[in-house]
Amino acid sequence: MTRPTMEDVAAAAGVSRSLVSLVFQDSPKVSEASRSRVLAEAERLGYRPNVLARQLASNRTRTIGILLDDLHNPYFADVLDAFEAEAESAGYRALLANGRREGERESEALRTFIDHRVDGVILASPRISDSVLTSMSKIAPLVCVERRVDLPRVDVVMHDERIGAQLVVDHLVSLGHRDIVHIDGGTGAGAAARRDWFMQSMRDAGLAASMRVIGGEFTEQAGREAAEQLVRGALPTAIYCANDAVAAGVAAVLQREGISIPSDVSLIGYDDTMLAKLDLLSLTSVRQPLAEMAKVSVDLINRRIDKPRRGADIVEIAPALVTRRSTAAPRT
Amino acid sequence: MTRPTMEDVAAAAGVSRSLVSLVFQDSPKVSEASRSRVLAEAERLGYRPNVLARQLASNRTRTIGILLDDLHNPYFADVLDAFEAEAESAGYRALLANGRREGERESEALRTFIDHRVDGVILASPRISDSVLTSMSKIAPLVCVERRVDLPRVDVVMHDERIGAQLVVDHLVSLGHRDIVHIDGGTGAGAAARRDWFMQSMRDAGLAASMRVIGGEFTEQAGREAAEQLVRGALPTAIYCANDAVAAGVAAVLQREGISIPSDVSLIGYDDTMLAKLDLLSLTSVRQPLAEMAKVSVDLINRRIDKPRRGADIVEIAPALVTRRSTAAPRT
DNA sequence: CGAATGAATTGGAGCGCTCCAATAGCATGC
DNA sequence: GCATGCTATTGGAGCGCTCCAATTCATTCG
Repeated sequence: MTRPTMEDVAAAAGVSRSLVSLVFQDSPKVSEASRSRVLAEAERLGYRPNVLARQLASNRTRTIGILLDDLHNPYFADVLDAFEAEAESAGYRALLANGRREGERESEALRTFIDHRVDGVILASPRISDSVLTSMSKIAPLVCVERRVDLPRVDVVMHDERIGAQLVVDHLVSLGHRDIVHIDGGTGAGAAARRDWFMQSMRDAGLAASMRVIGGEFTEQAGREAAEQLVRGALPTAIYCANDAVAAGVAAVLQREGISIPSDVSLIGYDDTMLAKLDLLSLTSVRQPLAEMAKVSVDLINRRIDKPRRGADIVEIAPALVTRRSTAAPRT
Repeated sequence: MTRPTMEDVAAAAGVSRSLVSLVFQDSPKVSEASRSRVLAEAERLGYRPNVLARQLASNRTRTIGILLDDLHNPYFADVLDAFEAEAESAGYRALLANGRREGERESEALRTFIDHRVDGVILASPRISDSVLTSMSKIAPLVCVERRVDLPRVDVVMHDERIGAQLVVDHLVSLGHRDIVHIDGGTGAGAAARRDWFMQSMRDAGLAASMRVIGGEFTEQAGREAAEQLVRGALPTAIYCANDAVAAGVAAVLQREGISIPSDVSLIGYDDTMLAKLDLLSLTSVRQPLAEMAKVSVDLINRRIDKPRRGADIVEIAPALVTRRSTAAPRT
């Protein structure tokens, strides 16, 4: 299992190791003749550059770490798709890690990234403490996605919660709904903003009197509990959930109770995950602009590589509403 | 952003670089005094060993690559959990890559792992061609999970399809079902075995006459199409789907048609993913023994590191049935 | 008391590459 | 014909570590 090195290729092609190195760096100052001879020999010997050595020597890894909070949440699969694609098209290799919803594990994974000398790290909805973020931000560029931190050198990319809430409320109001309940994400990341902007949008629509909020969490279980509470009391005409998982829980309870969606109650989720797309649920949901968020994030990393001491940027991008069969005009 | 090296720590502690190296390798032949002094200085300077340099010098990365086919399929999130945990407890770091259901991308990712000198690679349901597998297997230990390949040095870990089929058929038969349809995975990986063992189990149960198979695919869409075909003709009393996604598609159509689960039709899925656990679906499903499969896989890699020219092993492990609300006795 | 043993420490070569300064080779122009 | 400016190529130092053989120093023993 011993593998050929540049030296071997150089000897076979009758050139110096430096020239082989230049060929593999796609340097323009190699003659066509040498280039093709070197490539031919490399191919013949089955040579592949040793990235470790390359990275050590060049002090640049061309790698971005992507830290995800929970790969069981289908939302993060979408996040991963968008960010990985963007990193690759910007010429980076993506390294993934799975935080499993524990701040401690996330810190560990972040440290591993740093140990591997990644050029930058994208943290999706991280739970890591500010102090860890601060100290790591001195070593490598960090971008927080969907978590608003206020630290001197940590850039932040968010989708615009305010617009999300407006899209939801406008959609429901234009269908004729007035009695709208929001099941919130409790103390989860971003839950407070989602709830506050819902309330603000309702007030703006002149529906301050008929709005309600039920405390929850970002889980299916929480959706079920909130729904059980609702069916025991006064049912609204529309339910706006903190995310799709919550909406799935609500739908399960409504179905069991013989309450049909959307004829009896309209249902809206958030994140437009695979769950929302399930035909069984066919859920109207707010889609985060992940592709744009990815583009901005990679860009912020590039800019911080060039200028490490830059102040922190906070970028917000507008989401969109995807309407499906779970919303309709209320029964008259 | 310049970081301290071993040299810096050595100077600060008044010892040689070699000694610092020994300390960070947990060598037993370092005196307690030196060890604690070195560690204290390292801590003070914020030193972290450079893994790249370490790996280059030691020619061992202690890293395993895990190649997943499709992170949008919740099954792979479960796979990842099990394998990552196992790799870590065996002292490896796990590197992830996302094949996105394309053989070409998978080959690319595999090559990247090899470039990074991983000690071994675990391929979950890979679509990579045998020729690529063969050539890569000469460079690093490879384990295929849930894909049966017959190559001289590629080990294989499978769950036992035969037992899976028996569990399903026995469960349905013991509830009183005779008229059972299988919606298969078409040309997808493992679909043929799943179908064949279903048929064999039905024959063993003396139900050869009443068994039916409908051609499908491993997608929700395919489930919907098969279900539409079924509701137009003679509905069976139980439907056994190639995986949970297919079952979700079936459930959507049945619900729309006012056919209730399980009182009108029992439904069974495969893989026991998040979908099966959704309260809305509460699907009886076959669970693959992922934890055991992970343990065996890592073990096979370790054994092949010790003995690269060993013949290929094929290991099969029994799955289990998880019963939920989607199955019940048929209407009499 | 000197040789032998063993534990703790060190120096140096080397892992496979990049990068820079130096050099070679070769056509220009005056 | 020779300095000039190119482009193509090369040698060597160095990235931060590991690993091995060699060294130091204190102990032990005949």
